[in-house]
Amino acid sequence: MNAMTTRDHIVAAADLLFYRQGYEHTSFADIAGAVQISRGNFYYHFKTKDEILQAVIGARMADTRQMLAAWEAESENPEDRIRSFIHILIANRADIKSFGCPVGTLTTELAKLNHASRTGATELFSLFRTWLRAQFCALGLEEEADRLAMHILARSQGVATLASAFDDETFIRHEVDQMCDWLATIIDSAGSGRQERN
Amino acid sequence: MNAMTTRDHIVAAADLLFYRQGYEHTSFADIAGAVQISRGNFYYHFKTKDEILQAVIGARMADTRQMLAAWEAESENPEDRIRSFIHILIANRADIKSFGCPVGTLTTELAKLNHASRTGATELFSLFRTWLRAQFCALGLEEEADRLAMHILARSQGVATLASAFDDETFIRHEVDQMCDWLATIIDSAGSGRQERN
DNA sequence: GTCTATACTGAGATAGAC
DNA sequence: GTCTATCTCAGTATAGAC
Repeated sequence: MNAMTTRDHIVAAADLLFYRQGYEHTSFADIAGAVQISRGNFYYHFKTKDEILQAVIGARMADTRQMLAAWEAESENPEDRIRSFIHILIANRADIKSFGCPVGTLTTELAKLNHASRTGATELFSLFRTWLRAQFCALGLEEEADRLAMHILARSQGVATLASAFDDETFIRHEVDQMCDWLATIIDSAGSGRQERN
Repeated sequence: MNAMTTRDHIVAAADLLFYRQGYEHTSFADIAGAVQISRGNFYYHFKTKDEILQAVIGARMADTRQMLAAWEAESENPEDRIRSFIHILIANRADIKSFGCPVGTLTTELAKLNHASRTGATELFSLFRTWLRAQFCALGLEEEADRLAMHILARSQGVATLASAFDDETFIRHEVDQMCDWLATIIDSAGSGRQERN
């Protein structure tokens, strides 16, 4: 039943380790050890560490697209869909507390390394940004859709960073509630003459 | 006029490099090169990389305390003081665009490395948290002061992360304006019967 | 497609001369 | 206090046997 190739296993293991330990801190030996293959075999599949990173980013892009599609399938209502986004903070709270946001931490690390795949990681953010923007547009907020998308992305990032720093799960729940309240207020004001609010 | 010791120079150089390149990605040779001393001399001052990190964190703690004290000296008004905090995003926008928030990125990196100085870096956050909390208390918001402090910290972090990812300075300015608006609303509702808002 | 063996590099760290 | 020389080790990468 397990149709995963060795290559897929390597990418999955690298994905997890890059998230938990960081890209630079993860060695070939770490990944090879996790997949239970020799380092030599490893090099058959990926010539350099950069190649693995690209594959990991590609896999995350695919996963993200799938997740966004699932949220769209779950509800026709843009507000519900945006709430789905906000609630990944809750769904992934254990990992977020320990390792932060997978997208944000990777982007930050690659920026400091000045790594070639830096832009690839930013694309992951763009995926969410574009999707959120589309939801706000569907709510009739075309003018400010991109700003609102960025706002909600930024707040999620901040929550992940601080929840991780202070190892605080209650904080996540509280901020998620506030973000949902904020969303309701935005939608409310959109219906009644669009008075700006936060 | 330059009373800085070699040790001070090392700490200053390491501080900058850790911020720009990350802790792990910065080698002894990088720091020694920046200070223009040999690696051997380097080891006279610091035996291990961890020692340098501790010194850097110590220096940042001192700098932060000084900055907070300066903000307190500038104004008696808690709202002004909190606005001073919010506006570091503007003052440091160039660096933030390129390298993110010094506190947030260091904390995140050390968390992934599972580094012993992880808690030291979190202390930097605590410095701001405690100070912000005190300002909200001074506004008569004792009940929710800590939550508000965390909220504002989180939003600053998120803004720094996304501004860096998308290299977007306009976004910083916009979010700063919104945070100041939010602050005014909070203070407003505190005066008039404390109706919760965001 | 998978493994062993091995080369190369750079980083962390030490000893000891000046 | 500062330097040169040197060691050790981990990480990246290659060649080639099976």
